[in-house]
Amino acid sequence: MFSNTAKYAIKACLFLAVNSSEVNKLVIKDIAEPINVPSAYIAKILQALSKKDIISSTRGPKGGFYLTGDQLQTKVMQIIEAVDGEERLNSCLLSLEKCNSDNPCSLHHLVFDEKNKINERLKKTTLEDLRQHIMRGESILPL
Amino acid sequence: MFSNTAKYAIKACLFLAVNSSEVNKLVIKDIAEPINVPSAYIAKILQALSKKDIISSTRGPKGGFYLTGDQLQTKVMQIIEAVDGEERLNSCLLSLEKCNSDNPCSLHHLVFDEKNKINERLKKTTLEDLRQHIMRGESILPL
DNA sequence: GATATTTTATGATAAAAATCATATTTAAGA
DNA sequence: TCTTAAATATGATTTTTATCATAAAATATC
Ligand code: FES
Ligand code: FES
Repeated sequence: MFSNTAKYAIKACLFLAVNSSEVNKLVIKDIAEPINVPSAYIAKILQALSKKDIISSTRGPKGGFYLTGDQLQTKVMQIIEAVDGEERLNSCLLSLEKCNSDNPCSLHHLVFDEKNKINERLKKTTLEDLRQHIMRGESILPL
Repeated sequence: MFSNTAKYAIKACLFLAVNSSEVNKLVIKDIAEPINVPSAYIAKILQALSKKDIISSTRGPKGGFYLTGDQLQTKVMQIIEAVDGEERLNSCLLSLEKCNSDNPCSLHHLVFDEKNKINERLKKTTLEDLRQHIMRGESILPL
């Protein structure tokens, strides 16, 4: 459903949401290890997220990655789009093109409503929402 | 969501469901062109489907691919699994492992019910179902 | 200002997925 | 039985995705 890159990006953001702050920055190694992603790889992903202002970073000693209050309001969908591009989640199940309700493919009716519901949730749910969910012990951050 | 290979496989099976029969076999070129898939590629996919008995084939002159009555009862999910393997649709959204409701990841609650509903439908819906849907003009076979 | 520590920019390599190519086998029909 | 039309087996190539590596730039602290 998502690319590895997208999964890793979400895990990293979530880890930052739970464990970092403006005064508690995290260095690459301290992110890569707990979320179990090769550190050179997550480094590249973090760079991209930082460039798109989804996460914050400062370099040099005492530097690292963190989220601002604003960035806790980032929607999950924005993270996915930042690394995977927009198309992936809207593509039709049978063609490589956009899904189209006016000219539905043969599988369209089997999935459209549910896919839509999922997409709506991904567009609405913020990192802060997920953070609270985790804090309440209702879900985990898998390795 | 699906690999190109899976999309192509479903399109090809559907095309056979609508246009072929034991007495009206179709040759690779007559499948590849209308569904708009490179013929060397679809050939390879058809070979795999044939080996798994999801479609039928005979070689030599007057040969080609077709579906038997039994094969019209193939479930969409079986086609996907035949070419992509079983894991893809059950993998957790955040880890690369199996989705697990006892230890739900942070995105689990956003998608589980819907993903399940979709999977159930893919497991239940047959090529014959889809064929009728197309015949009734309720959906199309995209190129 | 020199040094150490961090991100950033860039690109190389590896693995997987998609695509292309072709020689071999099978079966029909002349 | 020969020729021809088809699938089948096999493998090569290309493209995309995932992963690894490193030199350059920035900043805190001494
Ligand atoms: S048109 Fe194919 S999934 Fe909507
Ligand atoms: S545990 Fe991650 S999607 Fe179910």
